[in-house]
Amino acid sequence: MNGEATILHADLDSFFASVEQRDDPSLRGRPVLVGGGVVVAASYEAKAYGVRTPMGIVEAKSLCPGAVVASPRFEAYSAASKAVFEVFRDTTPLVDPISIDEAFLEVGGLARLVGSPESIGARLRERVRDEVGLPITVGVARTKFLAKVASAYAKPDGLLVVPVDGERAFLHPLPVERMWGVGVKTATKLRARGIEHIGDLAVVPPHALSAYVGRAAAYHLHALANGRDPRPVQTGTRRRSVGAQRALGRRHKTMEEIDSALAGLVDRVARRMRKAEREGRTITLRLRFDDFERATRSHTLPRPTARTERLLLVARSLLDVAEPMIRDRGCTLVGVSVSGFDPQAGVQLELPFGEPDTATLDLALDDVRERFGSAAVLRGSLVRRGEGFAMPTLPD
DNA sequence: TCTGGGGTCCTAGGACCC
DNA sequence: TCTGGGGTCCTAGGACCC
Repeated sequence: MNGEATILHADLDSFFASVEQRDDPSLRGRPVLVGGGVVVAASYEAKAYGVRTPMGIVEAKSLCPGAVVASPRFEAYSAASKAVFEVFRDTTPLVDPISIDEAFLEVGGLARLVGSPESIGARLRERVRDEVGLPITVGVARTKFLAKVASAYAKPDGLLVVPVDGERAFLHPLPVERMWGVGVKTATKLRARGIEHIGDLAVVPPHALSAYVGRAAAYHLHALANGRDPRPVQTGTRRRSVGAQRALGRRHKTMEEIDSALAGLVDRVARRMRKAEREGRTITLRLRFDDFERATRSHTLPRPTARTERLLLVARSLLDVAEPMIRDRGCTLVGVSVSGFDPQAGVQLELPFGEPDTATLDLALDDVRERFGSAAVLRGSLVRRGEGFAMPTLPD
């Protein structure tokens, strides 16, 4: 496994709000909120007043009366993202995108040619600032998780290297909420049991943790808290679903209005799938009711498709199934997504009885990767996923 | 103060198969 | 009266992320 701090996590600061400030100089230095009903992004000037996402615009304005509200311009963000990723890929070919505004970069092979990971990170920040006009924060560490935590810690407009011999000192005093994968619900459960810092999490045996956060999360969190994160920086990871959704507002909607919204969403999704040359088997209808509770209904076809008519037929039959619920509880959001793109194959390996050590599991994982040439997920058995996200977790 | 739009992964139960 | 052991696939919901 990688023994040096060669992974960069590069994360644009308040991305949407920064693009608005870049494109309209009158917004620079002022609190900016991007959004419609809710705040999608807030500039650091606005965050200083306690504005968070996703928060209602009205509430955000009451916290920060001087804020300027900008409507989202998704094409501008998409173009800015492309420009930033060009700088990433010009830095190293090993770029692992996470979202529109962040990515991991492996720069381990570049040391002799270009310089240390720290100097590469600093240069990357300069280039994004000069060539795209946006502030970006970079974390540098031995693993993805540590690099990600480092960039979050260094925000905004910062650079932080976590040296290999300083990992525990950096990580363990941080609150559990800083863990990637620990949100409000999990943090509440952990805190109720006296687990407040990442250092506390590191010493709880995973089998004990699994009782309240689930098996996979328990082993995953335990490994991360102890500095173990074997996920490599990977290129070429493909999307596993394509979806679209639309909030319908508070006014009561008729079934006809919901159906026509659904038809528009299916058309959009089908076009995007055809453009990406993907076909899927599972169609999921997503609903949100008047009380903001959610429900999903799905159906899996025998064969994949990207044809609008085929997908719409299934989506409509799911809407028929859900009609009584909608009549009963109202509907404030409708969405559709298509997944089941790639066939999945499985393989079973003989592992030593009992609790396998990580070295054994790493070897097994390498074996599977070698045989399938792709990411693998490790459970009680080893499951190969067509283009999955490598997230080894230890079995019970 | 009412709450966007796009995704990811995990869990649990049931149907079904040999 | 008791009822295997192993597996796959599908559905629905939950939590989380940006």
